[in-house]
Amino acid sequence: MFAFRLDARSGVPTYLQLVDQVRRGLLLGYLVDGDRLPTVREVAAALVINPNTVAKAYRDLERAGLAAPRAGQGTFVVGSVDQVPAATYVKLSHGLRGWLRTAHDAGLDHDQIRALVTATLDDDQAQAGAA
Amino acid sequence: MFAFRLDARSGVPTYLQLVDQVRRGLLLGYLVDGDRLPTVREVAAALVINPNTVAKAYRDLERAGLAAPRAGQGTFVVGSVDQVPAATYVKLSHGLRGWLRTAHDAGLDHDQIRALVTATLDDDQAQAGAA
DNA sequence: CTGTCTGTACTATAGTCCTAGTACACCGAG
DNA sequence: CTCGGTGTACTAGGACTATAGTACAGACAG
Repeated sequence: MFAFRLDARSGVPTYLQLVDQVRRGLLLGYLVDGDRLPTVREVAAALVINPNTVAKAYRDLERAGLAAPRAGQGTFVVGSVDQVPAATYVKLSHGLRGWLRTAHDAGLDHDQIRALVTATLDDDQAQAGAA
Repeated sequence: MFAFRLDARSGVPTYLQLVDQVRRGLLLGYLVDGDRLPTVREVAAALVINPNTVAKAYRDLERAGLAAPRAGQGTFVVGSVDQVPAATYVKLSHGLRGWLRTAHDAGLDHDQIRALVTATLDDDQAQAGAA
């Protein structure tokens, strides 16, 4: 079962965090076409948020063509996104985890690691955009 | 001169993006004690946002003890954060850039890379928290 | 059909974010 | 002192986010 997670510190609206997690699950292959998402009421109960907030996220996903509701049954994934090949994913994930272990061993905490990663990704994207 | 960057798509409030970037600069050594931040009006003009938004960010930084205003002169960094040693930083940054190149070569775009990195970091943090 | 589950729609309220515009206090240079 | 630059304070309004509560339509099992 797909499970959502929230980060209250991030400042990102709750409904957007839900949308992003589904989108991420699709990109990485955690979610595939036909998978059922947890119901609005389940998510609301699990995360202690208002059902309307979950409904808004699901509505956004529907509008984006990533999910389709079936009355009485739930909301289902309609996977039509470029997925990362499993082999590539496993290889890259392994490499990244190795780097992460190195960073931990070097004494960096989660905040410092996130800062370093964010800065590097931003630079990378900025260079690509400027090119 | 320290320069700010905004990502309108992220959903993160503007003033928080500014605060995070200064905090990140401190953690990584881009900013050190005594450095002058761009003035409220400079940032507002460069990013085309309201000066009040920049002022709110600087006020937050002051409250956090990371910056101190000097009337008529500007806002200055008061670096009292655990910094990553330069050698460690360079080594880790180099490793991460190498991984990033591998990911690009594998055909992943920026969104897919971000999704993979975010998922990996979240898992890492969740495991640490559960331990 | 009945009951229960599903997503959806609606109103109303509170809080936050961002903007606009104006005004003030402090500092340094001339 | 005067001037220009700095951060700061204040009011007002619009947009967005999230909440509470209620109600409705569709699908399925009994």
